[in-house]
Amino acid sequence: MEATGFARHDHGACIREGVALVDARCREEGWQFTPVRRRVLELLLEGHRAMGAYDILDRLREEGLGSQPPVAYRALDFLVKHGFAHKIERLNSFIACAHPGEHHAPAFLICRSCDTVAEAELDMREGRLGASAADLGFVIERAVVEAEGLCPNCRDAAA
Amino acid sequence: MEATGFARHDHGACIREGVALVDARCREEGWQFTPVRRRVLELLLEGHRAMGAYDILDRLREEGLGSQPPVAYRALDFLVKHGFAHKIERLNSFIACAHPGEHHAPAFLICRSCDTVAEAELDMREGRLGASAADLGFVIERAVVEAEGLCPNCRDAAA
DNA sequence: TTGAGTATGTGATAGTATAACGTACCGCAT
DNA sequence: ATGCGGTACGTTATACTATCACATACTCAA
Ligand SMILES: [Zn+2]
Ligand SMILES: [Zn+2]
Ligand SMILES: [Zn+2]
Ligand SMILES: [Zn+2]
Repeated sequence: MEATGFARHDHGACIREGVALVDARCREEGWQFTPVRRRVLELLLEGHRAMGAYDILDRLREEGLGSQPPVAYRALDFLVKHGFAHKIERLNSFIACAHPGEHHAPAFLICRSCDTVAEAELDMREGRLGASAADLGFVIERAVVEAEGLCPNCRDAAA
Repeated sequence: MEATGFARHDHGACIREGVALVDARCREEGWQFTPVRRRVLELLLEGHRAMGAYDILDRLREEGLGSQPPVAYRALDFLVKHGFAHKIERLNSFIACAHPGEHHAPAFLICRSCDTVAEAELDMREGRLGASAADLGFVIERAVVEAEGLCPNCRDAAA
């Protein structure tokens, strides 16, 4: 798995590549990657952490890109709908996807100390949840999987 | 795993036993199982589905047990804190625990058609999430696991 | 009885999300 | 060029979720 969230890396490239990838994918699919949507994605990519809709809205407002909640929520809905961002239910907030465009079932590791969020890949057929669902005849279509704890950096710092 | 949520069962007993179990546990531990707390637990036990805090508050208000949000939230906090109820983050709502008192890591299966919620047991060490966390050195302390899909009853009804 | 700790009552407010309606723009068929 | 449908944005208002702050009341034990 990619450790992008916790490991040291070239974060400038991280942002540029993220935006470029989404830009390309929107072009392919004929989706409009508008200034508001682009800017919201950039804001989400700024840190590997989740941002609330109103944090984003504040930034948009400062930059003259829209000042009312629906502006932020619509851009976020667009990004989430097409798999360019995810909502972290536990935090009522949003984060840029680490593998934009690819069809995937994301899971998240949320550090309670530094708020960094890492995205992991999920396989819903495996593990006890998949077994329970299979036993019961429950058909899983989507899953929210959000683990909270201490990231390696914060754990080392504590020790 | 218990299929309590989806399978036919004696639901009257389900409620009585749930309340009795919590009552006993509170006695043991010296926690106050007050009328509001008892009533909120009963309301949660009424259906194997999640209820919003304001749904609960409406019922409490009708019954003269409190009419302001903090009354409901405080009772819910008590129940959640002691493991007698769980919050379903995806739905911003609450559900009675299926194994009250026992220390456990719950996972949920939420039917998108009938809104029934079943509680499953989780083992955080297993599966790809546990593997990812282990690889990264991330220490999982708690996890929100909420699968959405179709329960066996609704799937059969659809077919 | 008195006091510390806990639980409730109540009004106000913070934080999250959507409804509803109008306007602007774009690509396209007439 | 004109009109049209589709999509995105602007704006107001409102709904839904959750907490703060402070007063009051209860419980239990010293
Ligand atoms: Zn993703
Ligand atoms: Zn950390
Ligand atoms: Zn039952
Ligand atoms: Zn169902």
